[in-house]
Amino acid sequence: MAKSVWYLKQVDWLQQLTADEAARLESRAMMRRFKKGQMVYVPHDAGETVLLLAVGRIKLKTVTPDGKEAILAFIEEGELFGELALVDGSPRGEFAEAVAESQVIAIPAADLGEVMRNRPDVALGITRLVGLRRRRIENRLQNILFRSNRERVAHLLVELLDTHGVRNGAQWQIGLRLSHQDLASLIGATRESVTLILGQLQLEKIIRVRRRQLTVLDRDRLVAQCSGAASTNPPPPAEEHRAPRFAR
Amino acid sequence: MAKSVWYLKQVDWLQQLTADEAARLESRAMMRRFKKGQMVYVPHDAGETVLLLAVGRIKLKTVTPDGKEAILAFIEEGELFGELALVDGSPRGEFAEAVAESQVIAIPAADLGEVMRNRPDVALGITRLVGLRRRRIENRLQNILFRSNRERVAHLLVELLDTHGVRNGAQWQIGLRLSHQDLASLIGATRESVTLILGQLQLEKIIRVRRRQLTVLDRDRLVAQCSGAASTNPPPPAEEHRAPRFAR
DNA sequence: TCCAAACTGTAAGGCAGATCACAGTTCATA
DNA sequence: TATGAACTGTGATCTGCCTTACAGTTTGGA
Repeated sequence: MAKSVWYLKQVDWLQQLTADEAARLESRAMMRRFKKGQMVYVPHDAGETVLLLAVGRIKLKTVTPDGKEAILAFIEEGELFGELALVDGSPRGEFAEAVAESQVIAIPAADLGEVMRNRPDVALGITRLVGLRRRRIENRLQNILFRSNRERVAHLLVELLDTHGVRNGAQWQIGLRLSHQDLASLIGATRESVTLILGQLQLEKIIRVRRRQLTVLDRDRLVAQCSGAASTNPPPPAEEHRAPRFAR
Repeated sequence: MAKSVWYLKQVDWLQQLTADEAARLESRAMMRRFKKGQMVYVPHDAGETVLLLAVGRIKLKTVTPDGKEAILAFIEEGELFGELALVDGSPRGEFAEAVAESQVIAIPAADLGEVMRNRPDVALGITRLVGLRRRRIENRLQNILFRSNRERVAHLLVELLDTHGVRNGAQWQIGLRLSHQDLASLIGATRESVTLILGQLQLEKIIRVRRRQLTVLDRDRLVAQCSGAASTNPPPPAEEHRAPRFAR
C-alpha cells in the first residue's frame, strides 16, 4: 500500500514523520472509496478513527427532523475530518457525505494519539487544525445570530471568497460549485430567499451569477453589505471599560 | 507570588508539571483583577497570551452594529480562555467581559507553547480542551439553524442543565443566574420572546421560573420540545446510503 | 442525444417573531 | 431602608422571511 503512504505525506504536519513512523501509521490505516452521495459516517457511529480525504470532496452536515439539512463545512483534498475522535471516544455528531467520487483514509485515533504523544510538533499541528476550524465556526455563529438573510449571504460570500477564492482574469470567483440550496443550508435560510438575494446583489453589480458559478465583482461593496460583521469591525474605542494592561 | 502557582495547580492538565516547570511558567505569568463590567480583552487586541480565570466569571461575546450582543460562552473558575492565541498570533475576535469581580492570570502563548513542545501530555490536554469547546459550539450552531425560538430555548436549557446543572432537593436547577436578556443573546432572539416562551414552559409544568433562577421540573418533556435536536436523535436507519466498513 | 432529475426564477399569502411601548417588580447599594 | 437601575410581564402592530405553487432552464447519465 505504498499509495496511501504517499497520501499521508500530502499533509504538511505529517511530512515530518520518519519513514518508520509513517510506515507504522500506514500499517494501521485503511482506505476506502465512496461514490457521490454515500455517507462516510453518520451520527452515532463510533468515533474511533480520524479521516483523511485523499481525493474528492466531503460535506459535513446535520439534518433537522423536518428534513432540512444544515451544512457545517466542506472538506477538501488533503484535509482531515472527524478529528474530534482524538479528543474523546464519543460517537460522531454529524453526517459526512461524499459530494463527489472520493477516497478516504481512516487512521485509528489510538494510533494517531500514540504519535502525538511521541511527537509534540505533530500534536501542535493537530491542535492548530482543531483551533482554526473552531475559529471559523465561531465566526459563522456570530454572523448568523441577529443578522438578516441579506447580511448572512453577503458574509458567507466573503468567507467563501477567502477560503475558496480563485482568480479569474480581472475578478475573483468562488472555486466551489454551490447550488442556491447549498448556500441556504450554510446560513439557515430557504432556497428561495437565497435566489432572491443573489438576484438583487447581481442587479447592484456586486456579484455575477452564472448558474452554479459565483463571481465577486466588487469585494468592498460586498463587505459593506455585511454591515459591521464582527470580524471586520474597526477597533472599538470603548475607553471607559478598557482594562489596563496586565502586570506582574 | 506563590498564590498564582496555586491557581495554576487548579487546572488538571497543569498539575502534572514539575515544580520546576510550574515555577518557570509562573515567572512569566501575570495576574490582574477585573471589576464587574470590565473588559479583559476586546476584538483586535493582540492575542499573545492565554488567559486562566482564577476567580469570578467571564462572558465571551460579540456586538452587532445595532448594539445587540451575541454571547459565545461563559467561562467558569479554573477554565482557560483566549486559548486560540496558541494556534496563531492573530488578534482576539471577541470581547471577554468580567460579569463578576474576577481574577485572571495571563500566560504568554510562547511560553505555554514551549511547555507543550516538551510535554506531549500537556499538548494533548490543550487539544482536548479546544476540541471539546469546538464540539459545544458546533452543537449550538446546528441547534440554531432552522429551529424555532421555542426549540432554541428548550435546547439551550438542556445544554445549560448539562453544563451547569445543580441538584436542588428533588429537582435540578441551572446554577447560573441568567437574565432573560442573557438567554436571548445566547440563541439570537429578543428578550420579549424569551420571556414569553419561559412563561409557556412554566404553565406546562416543564420548568419553574423564579426571577433569575431556573428549575427544570421535567427534563424528559423539555428534551421532547427540542423536537429531534441532532445530538439526541435516535440512530438514523438510512440503509440505502450506509457505507460498508473500511477495509485494509 | 434525449429525458428525467436537479436547479433557478417569480409571486401571492400567511405567520413567527421583531419592534415599540409601558407598567409592575425586584435588586443592589448608597 | 430608600431609590434608581435593572429586570420581568404583556399587549398592539409591523415586517422579513417562510410556505406554497408552478414554470422555465440546465445538466448529466442512459
